Amino acid sequence: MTIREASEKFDISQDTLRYYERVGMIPPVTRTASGIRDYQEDDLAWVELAICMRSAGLPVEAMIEYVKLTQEGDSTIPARLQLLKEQREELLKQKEKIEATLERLNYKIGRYEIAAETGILSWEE
Amino acid sequence: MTIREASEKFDISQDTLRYYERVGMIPPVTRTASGIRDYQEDDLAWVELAICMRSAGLPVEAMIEYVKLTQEGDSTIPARLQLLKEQREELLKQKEKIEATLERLNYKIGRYEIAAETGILSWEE
DNA sequence: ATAATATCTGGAGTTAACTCTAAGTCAAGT
DNA sequence: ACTTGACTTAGAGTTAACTCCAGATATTAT
Repeated sequence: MTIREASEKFDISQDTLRYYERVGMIPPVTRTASGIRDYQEDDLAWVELAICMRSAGLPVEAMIEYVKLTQEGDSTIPARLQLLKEQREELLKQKEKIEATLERLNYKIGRYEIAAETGILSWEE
Repeated sequence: MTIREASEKFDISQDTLRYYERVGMIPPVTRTASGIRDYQEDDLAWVELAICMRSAGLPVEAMIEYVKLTQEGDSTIPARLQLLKEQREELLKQKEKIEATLERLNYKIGRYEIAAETGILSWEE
């Protein structure tokens, strides 16, 4: 699969795909004899994982470290496990912040809906 | 309350407090006769709201727009309501992405925990 | 009154994560 | 063989959200 097809498959720019590979966020992609990227199943799986992690807001740096560890063999299994647990913690914290803000937004929206009907706003901020 | 006290209260830098005010993410803060910031209750409420929105990942730009609308009076109530609903949508989407990634992390962590015990890793990525 | 400490502003610098550009190589169609 | 369009790399540019700095003014302590 060409870089164009991969970029269409995941709805991500070709530049970003090259960038992810360049910084080590995914392992080196399979190439043709002449050096053109030819994404295989496993390359695509890495891309998909990278996109998933980034879409949740996890830093590129964490993924780079994870990829680096996988390349170093089975001795890094404990380190990888720890890394994944740390990132899970970050996501749980972020999810809580979002939930707190959602509650707040819901409250404000509720008040604004009443205000929009009556035309009267009885609070600041 | 001085900027030092406000920064300690919210555990945020003085520079960030000045930045939030400068870009209009909060309305102008109350000042002493000589021009030094003297945060009042309502100033603090704005700061707290700004920090809450930012901590959830909402863009500074959205908060600037919201503050601008509040300064323009009650005629902007429908616009403010729409803005809040849009931001709520963004947060709901982001929450879903986080939840999807959390499930994935949990699965991987589970597999790694088994691998850490047996020392055997039976998959790629 | 003086020294030390805090705050002020405008503007420059930093960081993460892309995103774009230029100049060159490769592949497909005629 | 030649043209057209896709792909390559290295490196520069962009954007958001801070973060830092310098020089000026203000407040507090001795």
